[in-house]
Amino acid sequence: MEHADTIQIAVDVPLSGTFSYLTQLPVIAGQRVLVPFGPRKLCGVVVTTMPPAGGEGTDRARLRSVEAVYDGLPPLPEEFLQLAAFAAGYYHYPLGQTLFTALPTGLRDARDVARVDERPFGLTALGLAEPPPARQKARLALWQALQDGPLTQAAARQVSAQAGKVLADWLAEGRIERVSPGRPALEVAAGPALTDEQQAALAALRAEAGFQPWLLHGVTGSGKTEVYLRLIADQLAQRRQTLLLVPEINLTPQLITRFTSRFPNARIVVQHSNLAEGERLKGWLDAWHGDADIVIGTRLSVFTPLPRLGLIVVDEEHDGSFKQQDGLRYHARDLAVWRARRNGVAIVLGSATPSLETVANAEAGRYRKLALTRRAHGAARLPDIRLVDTRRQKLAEGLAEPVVQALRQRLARREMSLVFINRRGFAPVVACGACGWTSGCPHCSAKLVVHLLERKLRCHHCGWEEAVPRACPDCGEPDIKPLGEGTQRLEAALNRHFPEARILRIDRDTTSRKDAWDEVYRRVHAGEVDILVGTQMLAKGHDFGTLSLVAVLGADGGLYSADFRASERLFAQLMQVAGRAGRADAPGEVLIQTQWPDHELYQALQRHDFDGYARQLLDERRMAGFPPSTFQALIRADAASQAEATAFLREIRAETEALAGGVLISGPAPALMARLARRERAQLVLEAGQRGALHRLVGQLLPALEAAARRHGKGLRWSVDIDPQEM
DNA sequence: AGCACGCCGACT
DNA sequence: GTCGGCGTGCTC
Repeated sequence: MEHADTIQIAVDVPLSGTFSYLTQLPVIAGQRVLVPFGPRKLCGVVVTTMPPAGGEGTDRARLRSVEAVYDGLPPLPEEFLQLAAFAAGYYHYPLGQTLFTALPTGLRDARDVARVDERPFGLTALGLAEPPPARQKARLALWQALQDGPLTQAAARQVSAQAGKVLADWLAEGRIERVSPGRPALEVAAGPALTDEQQAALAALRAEAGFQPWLLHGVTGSGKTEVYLRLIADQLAQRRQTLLLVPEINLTPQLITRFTSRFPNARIVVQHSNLAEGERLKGWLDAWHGDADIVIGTRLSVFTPLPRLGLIVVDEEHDGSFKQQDGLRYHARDLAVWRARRNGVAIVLGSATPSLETVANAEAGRYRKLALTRRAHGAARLPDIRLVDTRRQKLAEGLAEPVVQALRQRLARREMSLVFINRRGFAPVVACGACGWTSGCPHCSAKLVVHLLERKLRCHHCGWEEAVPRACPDCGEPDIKPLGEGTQRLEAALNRHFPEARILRIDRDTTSRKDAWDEVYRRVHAGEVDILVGTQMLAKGHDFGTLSLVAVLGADGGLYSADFRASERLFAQLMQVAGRAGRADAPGEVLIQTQWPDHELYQALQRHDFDGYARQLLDERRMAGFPPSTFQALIRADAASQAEATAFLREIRAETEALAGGVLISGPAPALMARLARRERAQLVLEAGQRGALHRLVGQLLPALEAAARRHGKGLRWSVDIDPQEM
């Protein structure tokens, strides 16, 4: 027998490294193949056709052979493999699982996939010369239709129901062929006139060729999207592709419409996880084959292959949804920066409230900063921000008198207001006045939230529901009360204050239905709403037209939180929600109810001083040794008991003592949410001034983690989180 | 993660 | 006597 080659293949199993196989068939790196794996047959990806580095790992006699090569598609591009390899290394996640996370689900199974050829059919010289006989009516009709010009499969089916069969026959006989339509010149619809700042930003961006990350720091309404559109138009003119990453919540039909109306004949692919498998795969393949000009998608689309990539834009780069919170815990923004560097292209990170990581990168000169400090539309001014001191106010159902008055004034002027409270439900907890009992979740270390309309107590972390008790379960006291405010209670209170007002509540409970947002937009833009009540969903980039008043309740919770990122998030959220006020020509007003009106966060907010507060937070982080001045990795463990999770992490910690050069280790300690869905969670925090030392340590710990997990059995689960966003 | 092998309990 | 419980060990 001929000498077979040894190649390296990655499969979707939680084992680090690749597997050696023999192959009699010719294979190329990037090809999907069918391989035997234990008793199963799996889809694998050929990582390299070179023998394993460092000599023989497994002896040749024990190797098995590749059973099939899926050649319906070309091999995955080298850049895709490199990006996956980088992500696997950086996030310390098995290469096989990383690759299969990056692939669309349609390419994960053990089956061949071919790209559907959608090019239209045209008559060849032979086809044109020989018309079908007149008695074959369907064939004749098709032939006549084809004489007028090429037809797509779908168009041909309109002519005759038997078109599929006939076209296949004719294609085989050489009577018709696929024709590639010439691409019309790309059309770009006119955009609004640019502000001086937009022009300056564009000029700077256009002057720089090659890899360069840019922070586009633009206040709400300053027209960041217009800058993206102009840059994308440049790319279209050069036939280069653009990758636009957006937060989950921003990927709306409105956004897509904005792009399709600006670029009417550009091919735009949308990628998000709610897409049907076939649709997602089709877009992915179109992008990969260079047939898409623009890919707009959520974090997972950072992996979409783009052979003519010319530009990457990450909109709302501070948004938490770019970080995956399970499995491969990647940050799409950070991978996007890597991709831009790998391809030598520009990447624009846009935000009104950039993350401190990005601010620090800009300060260090690694990123270049562009600022849009003024709103794009006419006289629109930044809103006035007033702090309502709730220590000096009597609250009526959570509302301070100045807030009620301000709302009344807007109602009289028929202007729309928004009341923001970062808590859904009726009240965050039920408590017994007699014995101090509170409604805790039986499965989590969280309180059950009252949902009065459904008469339920609900856990917002695990989904547990139970009936609202009539009396205290501990002492029998009938006088138990909902404590604190939620969106439902606020809505009820506003209804009592303003019976004539049309109030619309927006939270996860009211917008979970698929078309709910369309209805919200319709009502808001038809002027059918006086007061919007809602959660942080309202702080994201939705356009609600003219809001003259934004009132914020219950913000103080983020001031003194155990999570060191809480104040950064609160500040960003308040800036974003304040940005909703006065978007059109009316100046807006923002009222914030607080017990701490002197707190620097609110003071900076009042001055619209993002840079100043960011600098202060960065100083604090530096003093405390927190990111971004240090780098963190988190080793999490969860088990049936806190004792077991902690014991596991103690074993891991013991392993580090000999290894930890320059890495600070703290814990094991219970996670901030110590109990979640009946699992007790603990964590070990690793912190280092240099990325290298941290990554070396985590890499060395992986075998120890696997060994310790084996000792502890199935009841214990662990994970590594590099650059964790939440503790 | 699967999947098989393996060694102990209540059933047609 | 077997069907099946899930512990544990392996996958090129």
